[in-house]
Amino acid sequence: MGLPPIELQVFKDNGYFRKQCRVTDLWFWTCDESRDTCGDTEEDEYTFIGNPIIDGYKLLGRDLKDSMREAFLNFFEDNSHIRVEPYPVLARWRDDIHLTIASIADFQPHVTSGSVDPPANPLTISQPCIRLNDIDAVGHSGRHLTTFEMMAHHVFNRPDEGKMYYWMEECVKYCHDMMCSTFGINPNEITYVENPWSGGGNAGPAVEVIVGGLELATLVFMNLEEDESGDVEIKGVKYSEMPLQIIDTGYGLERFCWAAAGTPTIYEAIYPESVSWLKNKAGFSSEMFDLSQKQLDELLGEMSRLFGIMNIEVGSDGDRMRDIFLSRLAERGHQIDANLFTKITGQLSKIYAIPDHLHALSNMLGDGLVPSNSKAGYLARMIARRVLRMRDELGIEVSLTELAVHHLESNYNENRMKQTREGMLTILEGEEERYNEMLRKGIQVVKTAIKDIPSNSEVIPDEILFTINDSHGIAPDLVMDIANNLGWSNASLRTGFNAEMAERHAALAKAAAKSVKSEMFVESIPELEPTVAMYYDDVMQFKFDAKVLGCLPLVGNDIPESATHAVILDSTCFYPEGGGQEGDFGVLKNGSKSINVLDTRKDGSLIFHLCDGMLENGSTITGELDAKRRRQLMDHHTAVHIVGGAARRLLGPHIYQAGANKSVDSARLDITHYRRLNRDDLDRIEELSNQIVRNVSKTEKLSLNRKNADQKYGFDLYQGGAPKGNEIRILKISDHDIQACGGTHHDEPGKIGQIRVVRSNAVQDGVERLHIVAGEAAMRYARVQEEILRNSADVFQVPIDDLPSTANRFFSEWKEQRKRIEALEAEIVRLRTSGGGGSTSSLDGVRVVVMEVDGDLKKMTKMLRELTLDKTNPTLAILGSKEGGGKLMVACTEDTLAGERYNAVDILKNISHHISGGGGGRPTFAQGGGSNPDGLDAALDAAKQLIGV
RNA sequence: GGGCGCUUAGCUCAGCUGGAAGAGCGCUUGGUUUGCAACCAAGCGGCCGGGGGUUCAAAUCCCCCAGCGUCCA
Repeated sequence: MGLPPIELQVFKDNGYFRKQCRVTDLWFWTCDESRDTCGDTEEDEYTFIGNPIIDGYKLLGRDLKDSMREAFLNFFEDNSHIRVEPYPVLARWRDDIHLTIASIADFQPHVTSGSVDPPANPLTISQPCIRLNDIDAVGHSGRHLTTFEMMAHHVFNRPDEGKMYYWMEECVKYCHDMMCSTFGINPNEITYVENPWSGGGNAGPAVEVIVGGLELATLVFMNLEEDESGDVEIKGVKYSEMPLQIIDTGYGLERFCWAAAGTPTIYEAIYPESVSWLKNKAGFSSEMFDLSQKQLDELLGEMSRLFGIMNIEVGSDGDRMRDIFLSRLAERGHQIDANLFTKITGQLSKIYAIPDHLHALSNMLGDGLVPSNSKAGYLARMIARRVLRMRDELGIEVSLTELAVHHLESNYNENRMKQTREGMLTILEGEEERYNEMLRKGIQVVKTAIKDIPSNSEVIPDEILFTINDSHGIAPDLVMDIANNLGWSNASLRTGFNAEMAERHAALAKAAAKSVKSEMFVESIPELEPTVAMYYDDVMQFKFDAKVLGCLPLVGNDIPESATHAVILDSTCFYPEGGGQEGDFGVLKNGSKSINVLDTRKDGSLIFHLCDGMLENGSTITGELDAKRRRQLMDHHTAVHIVGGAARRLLGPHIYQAGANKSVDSARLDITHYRRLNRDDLDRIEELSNQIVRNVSKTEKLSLNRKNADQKYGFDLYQGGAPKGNEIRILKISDHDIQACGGTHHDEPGKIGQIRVVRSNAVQDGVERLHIVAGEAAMRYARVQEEILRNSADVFQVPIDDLPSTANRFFSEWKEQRKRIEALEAEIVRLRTSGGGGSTSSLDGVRVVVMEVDGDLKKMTKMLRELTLDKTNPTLAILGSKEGGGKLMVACTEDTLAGERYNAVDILKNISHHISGGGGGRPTFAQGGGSNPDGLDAALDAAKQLIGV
C-alpha cells in the first residue's frame, strides 16, 4: 500500500478542505472554494508580481533578507525551538557531497542515522545552500538560484525511547501560523499539496506549501527507510517505519523576499542594486530595443508573470519554450518577434545570473575554498568563468574583482567569511588571468582546428566542437563567435547542440562510473568482541600481553609479502593503518614461538595483525612493537600537524588538508592553496614548524563527543576526512593546530627533534603537496643529500662549494664545443665535396658524385646539401657510409636536368639490398640504411653501373 | 576519481599522413634617417619536456614518467 491521505485537524480548523488538482492529479488542501488547481501548475500564474503577498516588508536586497530571516527564526525561537548557527556551504563533514545542498545536509549522515545527537532538538536554522543542478536556468526562469538560504525547523523524534517532540499536526500548525501571522499571508492564497518524498534510501509523507503560485516551503516527514519486506510502497520501492522520525522542512528565504517585494523576478528582490548597476553598465534600456519605456515595462511585467508557468529545466527545448512564450504574450496583446524576444531575454538573463553567481562564489570562497581543476574547487572555477563569459557578452568592462567588491558591499555579509576579503580578491584575480589565458589560447586553437574548413561553410563538424570544449574549455557558442570573427561568417551552431553535448557527457560519465572497492584481505570478518586499542593510553608502550581471539588465513593480493595469517587479539598496542599513518610492525611471541607482524589494519571494530605464521586460538601472547618504526611514524605524524598549522598561519585561512601520508622514510601533506609554492614559502613554513617544535612543550589529546567537538572547534577539525561515530579524538598543539585525528602522536613535540620541508609539487591545480622529513628520517635525508653532493663534486674533482659554478662552466663549455664541432664538420664537408677527385664524373651535363664517406645520416645530409643545392651545377650525388649497419643517401639537384633525369628513390631501392636494408624519401632526396656495412662497396659499384659511369 | 589535449628558439606558436628543425616578435650587427619610430639586409639563439620502444630513419608512431591545461563526476 501507499501512504494514506494527510488528514490533519489543523487543516480542518482553519477551514481547509481536500481536493484533487485538475492538472496534476495531486491531492491538495485549500480554503478557496473556486480553486481547482493545486497552485503549482502550468496554468497557475504568479499572483504577487506587482502585488506583494507578504505585507510589512518594504525593504529590498540584503536588508530584506536579514529582516525576513530574523522574523522566521524568531517565530520558531518563540515556539520552543533553539536557533542553530548555519554550517559552511562546503560540506566538509561529509564525503559524499561537496556542497551543502539543504539544511538537513548539516545533520547527515550521523544525526539522521541516529548515532549522534543533534545540536538541539527541535531546532531552527537558516542554512546557506548551493545547488548547481539547475545552473543553466538561473536568470532565465525568473526564480532559479544557484545559492539560497534554506530556512528550516527540524525535529528528531525517537518514539521508541519516548522522545516524541512533535509530528505532522504541530508542524503544519507552526507553518500555517507563521505564514498567516508573522507574514500576514491571506489563507486563500495558500495551498498545501500532498506529494510524498523519497530519496537516498528514505521516504515519507510530505506537503508542499504553495503561495500565490510559488512553492514557498516543503514539509517532509521522514519516517520510512528502504526495506524489501516493508509494507509501504512509494514509486515502486518498499519501505518500513524506522526508529528515528525526522521532520525536515525547507523554507526558501529568497522566495519569501520575492513574495514580499512583488518584483518582476526573484533577482530584483534580492539583488536590486546589482541588477540596476549591471543594467546601467550594459546599457540596457528601452532604446536598445527600439521600444518606449512604457512598452518595455509592460512587456517585462507580462513576461515575469508568465515566467511562473514556464517550467524551465535543464535540457528543455529552448525553441519550443520560446514559441509557447511568444504565443502567450501575443494573446495578451504583446506582438514581438522572436529576435527581439531573444535579444531582451539574452541581456536580462545575464544581468540576473551574474549577481546570483557572485553570491555563490562569495559563499564558496568565503568558506575558504580554493578554485581548482577538480572536485569542489572546479565548481568555483566554473561559476567564475560563467560570470566572466556573461560579463563579456554584455560588453561590460569591469574586472571580476570589481564585480566581487561591488557584490560584497551591496549584497553580502562579510562577517560570515572565513577567508579575508584580500585573499578572496587575490584568488579571483588569478581566476580572471586564467580565463583570459584560456581565451587567448582558445582563439589559436580554433584557428588551427578550422583552417581546413571552407570559409563559407555553415557548420563546423561536431567532433571539432566537442574536442575544443572538452580539452580547451571553449564552449561551442564561443567557438562560433571566434570562427565568425576569423572569417567563417556563415557558420552557426546547430539547434540543440548544447543539449546533445550535455547528453554525451552524461553518457560518458555513466560509463566511467564504476566504483573501485578496496580489496578484502580475509574471507569474512568474524563476529568478535571489539579489540581494545591500547595505543592511545600510552603511545610509548611497545610491549604488552594479550589473548588470541582469532587467526584467519589471508586472501587477495593486497597483503605484505610472506604474510599468511591475520591474528586478532583481545587488546593491542599495534596501531592499524589509518589517517595516512602506516600500520605498526613487530612480533607476537607465545613461549618459544615467535611470528612477525608485517602490517596492522582495522576493519570495523577489529584490529588485524598481518603475520607470517599462525597462533592457537585462546593462547596468550606477548606483543612487541618495532619501536623504532613506530617512533618514526609518530615523528612524521605529529610533524604533519605542525607543518599544516604553520602553512595555515603563514599562507591564509584557505589552507586545508587535502590528503596526507606518513611512512617511515618521509611524510606528505597536501594543502589547498591558490598558487604554486616557492622555496621561500617552504623555508618560512619550515622555520615556523621548528619554532613550534622548540617552544610548545606539550600536545593535548582530547576525546569529545561530536556535538561538543563541533561546537567548540568548528568544522576545520575534520581536515583528515570525516570520522565515523560519536566520539572524536582531537590533537591540540597549543593554538597552532587543532584537529580530529585517530593517529598516534608524541606527548612532547620536542621529541620530533627537527622538521624539514624538503620540496613541494602540485597534485592538482589548487593543491600543493609538501614533502616532509622529521626526526631520524630528517637526519638520514641530510646524509643522502650530502652523499649526492660529494659524489657529484668527485666527478668534477672540485670542492662541494665550487659545484654550481663548475657545473655551469662545464655545461656552457659543452655547448660551445658542440657548436664548434658542428662548424668543423661543416668545414670537412665542404673540403670533401669541393675537390671530388676520382669519385666525380660528368654525364651529359650532370655532375655525378659517388663516394664513401664517414659519418651518420645527419652528417651525410649536410654533405648532400653542399653537393646538390647549387642549381647552376646539376648534380646527382650518391653517398655511402659504413656507420650503424651501413647508410646510403641519394640526392639530385632540384629543378634541373639532374632532377629530371634521375629518381633518387629508385636508385636507392636498386642498391640498398647490398647492405641488407631499405629506405625511401622524395624523388630528389632519398635515404636508407641496412645491417650489412660490408656490402657498401658493392652497393656503390652497383650505383655506378646503374647510372653508367 | 575518469576522459581529452598540450610541452619545439628568450616570448607566442606552426610543423606531427615518419625522410633536410620553421614563422612572427625580441636580441645583435649593418644599411636607411638630423634623431626616433618605421623599413631593408644579415646574424645570434634549439638535449623538439625526460626515459624506454618500433624503424634503415622519430619533433612526428607506441609505452612509461613529469609538468601544465581542460571537461566531467
